[in-house]
Amino acid sequence: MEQLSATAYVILGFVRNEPRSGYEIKAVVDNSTRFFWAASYGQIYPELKRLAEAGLIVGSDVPTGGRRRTVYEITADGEEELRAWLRQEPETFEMRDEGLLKLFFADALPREEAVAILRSMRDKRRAVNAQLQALKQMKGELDDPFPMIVLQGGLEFTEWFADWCERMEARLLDSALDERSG
Amino acid sequence: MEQLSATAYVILGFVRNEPRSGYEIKAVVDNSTRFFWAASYGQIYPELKRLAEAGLIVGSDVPTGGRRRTVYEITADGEEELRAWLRQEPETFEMRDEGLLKLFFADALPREEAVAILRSMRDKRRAVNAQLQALKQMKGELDDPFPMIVLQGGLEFTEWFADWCERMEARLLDSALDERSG
DNA sequence: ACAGGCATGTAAATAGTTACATGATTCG
DNA sequence: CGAATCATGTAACTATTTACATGCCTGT
Repeated sequence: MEQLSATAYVILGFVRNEPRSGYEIKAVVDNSTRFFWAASYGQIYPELKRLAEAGLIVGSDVPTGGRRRTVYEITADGEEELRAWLRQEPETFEMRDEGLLKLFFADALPREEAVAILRSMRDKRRAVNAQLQALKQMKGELDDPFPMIVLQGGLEFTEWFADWCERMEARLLDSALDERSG
Repeated sequence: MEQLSATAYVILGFVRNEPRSGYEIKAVVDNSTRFFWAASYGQIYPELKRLAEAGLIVGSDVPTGGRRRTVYEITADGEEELRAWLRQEPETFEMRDEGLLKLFFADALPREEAVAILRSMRDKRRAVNAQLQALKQMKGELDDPFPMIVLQGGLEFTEWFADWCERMEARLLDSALDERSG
């Protein structure tokens, strides 16, 4: 069998403790891992089929009323596969930040407009921080501590980033002052 | 004209002050924006053609010896386009961190192996931090302060992240202790 | 002579998003 | 009844990476 995609492991991870439908997987991804690993229906549904064919999950029809619905559970092989993946060194780390890119080239703009980039970045990070706070309220105490550790990391990261934006904004405004007076 | 890709703006940004070849653009991207915005030859060369056709850059043949070479300069239209883009709110912010994803699902592993994920993440962040330090040494004082601000941000971010990994590692080890004694 | 870097480019594969189609159910 | 939500799925598109092909130049 060829290598599984990272999305495959997201699915394995989420069906490990409770059986879930594709729709439910999408919903839970959108409220948790999406901040560092997103997944769309276009990835989830085909991947569910592949994983079922490979015997790593099994689906069963559990309609809600007359609405057809397939929920998937992990198999012993699937658990094995998930653990084997977890034991490998993480490889992918990517960040694509249009704000940082604009800031990088901000010399092409007058200073006040460069500062506006930082302000916009700060506002965005604070908004995400608020989303994460809301998520945190929703979750009760779980016996699995890891999702909360990661969420906490997201909160700290967004705070750090927003603060950094403010500090850099102050620094730019200071140096603008220097230019005028020095 | 259809919307330009973000890669197009990376190119516009880098040819703004000095004329550069596709090869040089790739090199400078790899030593700067790659940490938050990467670009490959497969994107750069076709994009250079498109930008030249659109009149946002102009290429001229400047061979080094018998080695053919085309360097591109920005046009007035190109500068205008770049500035217009810089003035728009940054949209894309994406992070794909396989380490965080693994940590999120780490309950499937014995605690010592979960801790290993954090250690591996920390080591990776420290390694990137060292790369950025090296980059910082290489650059002298520029009159454009923004690349250095962004680089400095990268240094702080990798430090913060590495520290967070250590703190979370300590926390996991503590709670393992609690379970035994409590 | 040969390795490594300079230089341009393309083909194929992979990844991922968006938009759409379909249809049932629930709630106001 | 109509809107929202549950539910599954696909097609088309866009983005991006990887690998390869070509060939010149420089230094050892």
